Amino acid sequence: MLSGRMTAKPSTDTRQAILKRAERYLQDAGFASFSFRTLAADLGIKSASVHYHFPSKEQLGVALLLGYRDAFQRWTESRKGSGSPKADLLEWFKYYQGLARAGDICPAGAFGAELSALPDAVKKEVTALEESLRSWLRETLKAGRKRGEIRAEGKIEDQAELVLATLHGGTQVARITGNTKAFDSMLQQLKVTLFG
Amino acid sequence: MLSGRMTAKPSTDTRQAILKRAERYLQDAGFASFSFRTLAADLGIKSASVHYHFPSKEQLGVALLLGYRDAFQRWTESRKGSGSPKADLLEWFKYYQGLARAGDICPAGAFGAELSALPDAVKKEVTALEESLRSWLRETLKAGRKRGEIRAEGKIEDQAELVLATLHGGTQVARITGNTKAFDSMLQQLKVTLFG
DNA sequence: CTCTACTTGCCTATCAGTAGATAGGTGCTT
DNA sequence: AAGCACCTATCTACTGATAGGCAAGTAGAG
Repeated sequence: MLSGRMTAKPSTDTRQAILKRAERYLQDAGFASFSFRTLAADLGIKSASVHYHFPSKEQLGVALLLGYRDAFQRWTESRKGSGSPKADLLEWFKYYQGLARAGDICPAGAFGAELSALPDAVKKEVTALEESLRSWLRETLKAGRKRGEIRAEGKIEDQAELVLATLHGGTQVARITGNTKAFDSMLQQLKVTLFG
Repeated sequence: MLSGRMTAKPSTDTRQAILKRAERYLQDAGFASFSFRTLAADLGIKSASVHYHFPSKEQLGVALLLGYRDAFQRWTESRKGSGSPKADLLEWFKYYQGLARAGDICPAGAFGAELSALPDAVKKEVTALEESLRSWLRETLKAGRKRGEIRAEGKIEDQAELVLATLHGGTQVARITGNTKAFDSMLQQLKVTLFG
């Protein structure tokens, strides 16, 4: 045996490393772009070990999505009582801006593009993630309008759909263009339409 | 031999059928979702025959994209001198609306999501397609502003990026949601921000 | 006779997934 | 303290399916 890899470990290390690696592939080239072997090779382990942590790719996909949903939920909790829906939105936009700058696309969009090819459980989780984004957005837009921070043009739901679509699409378009400015440009205009 | 498939044919029939079929897969589940065998089986031929028309998947991808670009160019030509940029935009939006209704995503978005996994020539064509959409959009928005049909809020380029991102993202979000109304809702709001 | 369109039959690589072995750690029982 | 049972995390070695692609052959049409 060449490596000293089997020394004591806090158990979740490898699992987390797998998720992190899978996430990178997902947002870079899609769910179909990586395999158990790819992940294993990157981490210096064998594909069977990846299967140990995630019996199937479906379960890996679900785990990824639960992670995203959990992170988002923890973030919204942390923003509760911030007082300013506009500030919350601006902060949220920064997440997508970070993706665009890194040349990544948003997770939901990555899964969304190959939706019909996804295992059922993954498909369901994608929908759930999207739904939680949407519901937060609606609430936040509503609160923002009430406080006069956000333009009250059109229905709340319509406005939420526009923002959702724009951010999703924005990361993708910017990457195709190969120009980070494209996202900033789009975001600038989104702010104009939301905040005046 | 069971089938009478090798009767006289205008040569481009099969090629067109392959493209059409590939297009469906692409917009349904992505470029990685279909194989030469898949296409062949669907058309009742052998995978080697698909290779006859498209030596490599890269070339197939390029052919798909050239088709889209060509169709778009022919469409813009047909709209030249329509007199109303707003009407042109509304007509263009209908294309995306059709996609959304069919549960498909836009071609550029489909390729865009797996950009890093695409062969170089395909990647280049995706960029070219996007660029031609963008340049038409900018011109049209500019003309629309001049005629007072379109709100002059923010820079032209920013407005173009917003529209591009929104339509791209819109088809994807709507499909994840599984609700055609989501796209219509988004489109409604887009019209409000563009036309007032 | 040659060109087009398609075939058969194959190759090598990779996919997701499984079985069985093993090394090391934890903890219970005598 | 020693032995034993069990658990975790990894390994090797495999399966059947499928991927993209290629070489050589063939049927029909001009």
